[in-house]
Amino acid sequence: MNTLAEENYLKAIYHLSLSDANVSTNQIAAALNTKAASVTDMLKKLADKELINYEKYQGVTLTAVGKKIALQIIRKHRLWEYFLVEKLNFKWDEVHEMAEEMEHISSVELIDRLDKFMDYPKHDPHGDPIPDRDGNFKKHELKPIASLAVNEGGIISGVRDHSATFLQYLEKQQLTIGKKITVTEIIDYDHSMILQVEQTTTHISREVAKNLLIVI
Amino acid sequence: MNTLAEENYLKAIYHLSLSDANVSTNQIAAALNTKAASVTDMLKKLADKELINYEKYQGVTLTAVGKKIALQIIRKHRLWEYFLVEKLNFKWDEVHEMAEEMEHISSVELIDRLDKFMDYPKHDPHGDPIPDRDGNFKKHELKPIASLAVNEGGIISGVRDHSATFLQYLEKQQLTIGKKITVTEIIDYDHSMILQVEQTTTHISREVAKNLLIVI
DNA sequence: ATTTATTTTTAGACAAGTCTAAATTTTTTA
DNA sequence: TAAAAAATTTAGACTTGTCTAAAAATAAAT
Ligand SMILES: [Mn+2]
Ligand SMILES: [Mn+2]
Ligand SMILES: [Mn+2]
Ligand SMILES: [Mn+2]
Repeated sequence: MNTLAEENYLKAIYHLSLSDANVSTNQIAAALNTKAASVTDMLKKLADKELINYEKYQGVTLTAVGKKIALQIIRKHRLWEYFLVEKLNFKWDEVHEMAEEMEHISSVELIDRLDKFMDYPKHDPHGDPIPDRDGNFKKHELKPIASLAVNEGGIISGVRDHSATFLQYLEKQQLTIGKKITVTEIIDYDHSMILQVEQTTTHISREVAKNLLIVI
Repeated sequence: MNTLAEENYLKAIYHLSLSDANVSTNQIAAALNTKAASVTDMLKKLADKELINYEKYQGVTLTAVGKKIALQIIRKHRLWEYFLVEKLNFKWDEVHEMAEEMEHISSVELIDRLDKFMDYPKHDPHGDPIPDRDGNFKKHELKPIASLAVNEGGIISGVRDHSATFLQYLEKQQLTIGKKITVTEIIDYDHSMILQVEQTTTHISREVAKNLLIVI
């Protein structure tokens, strides 16, 4: 089918195309920790396979086929993350690297049975939606806590930064998926926020508020 | 650490060295579906890394380090096979190819937790022993049914041929791991055997009898 | 509208792993 | 024990994916 490298490129292009319709060579290089020249080579290969639309110097978009493949990889990544957390009791900041390997296990039957085994979870441990076998998922409307006014609130449902340090910080502050929060005060000076998180009160920086997502 | 190709070579050498102390280039080539010239190249690499003892034209043996790595891969292979059968309800003839991919997932912590999750199984779906995290396992004495005389018997505990066709045949004949069998008759002409398998009677060829293993 | 800076592509090289064909070594057979 | 056969290694080539350095194209700034 597709090589491991090809899969990683498709996935990176998919993620990047959520913010920018046309994904640039340098963006891909940064995402994959590689060099622009290497990316150009691979883009030619993916274009030959008709997995991306590529015109020199113009950046790329995924074709329908390319997008489908990317979503299958993301499905596998998120289902394995869910497995690692829910069945093997890993913490949400520990699973990403393992899932980066496991997402390349090829069997579709395997991933469908894993999905069933876990009773068809809809979101991974970080709140990201898990596509079904056809690549469909509903993206609920998430907004950063930073966009809230005083007395507004919602349920923590996702993160914009998946780094282990951020996730560990959130864990320590009890700011985990599913928790109900309300903004009780916004500090004028630095736009930091004081939150009511169930019984307790927490003070978070604007940086954190921008990367923590809720559904209202 | 080691590449996927290196891991496959070490595993192949380990399996082959169970029958022959010194493993030959051609044996490895056959086991890995590759060419002798490719094997020679890889043997040099593995020897440089001190994972095998290699002298030109003389075949190879694993070093202690090489053997340890091979056993870790085998541990992973068999634990994943057990998972696929016991948790995801695959049949014993369906899991080998998937496990060939999964055995290369690198995390040791992952495999130890998987082991715990399944309550430390001692044997994989084909009756093969699962090494513990240190590579230890006890090899119980298995003998082929072909070596039995009339009225002798035992518990089916392993297979010598892991092919899907053989496993499917055994499944159909109810000749699965754990079943108690007794030889009721041996046909002089072709050495085929008539077995009592719990309530039923089955007639198996010498070919089959040689590849089906019991513990007495 | 040029010049300058940035981005992207090309050119040429390299490592890993594989292959075929030819050379060499070992083993078998006569 | 010398010739033939089989096994193994070497030589040279190819693919995938990567890199650096240089050239070309695009975007930004004067
Ligand atoms: Mn992840
Ligand atoms: Mn995730
Ligand atoms: Mn197997
Ligand atoms: Mn097995």
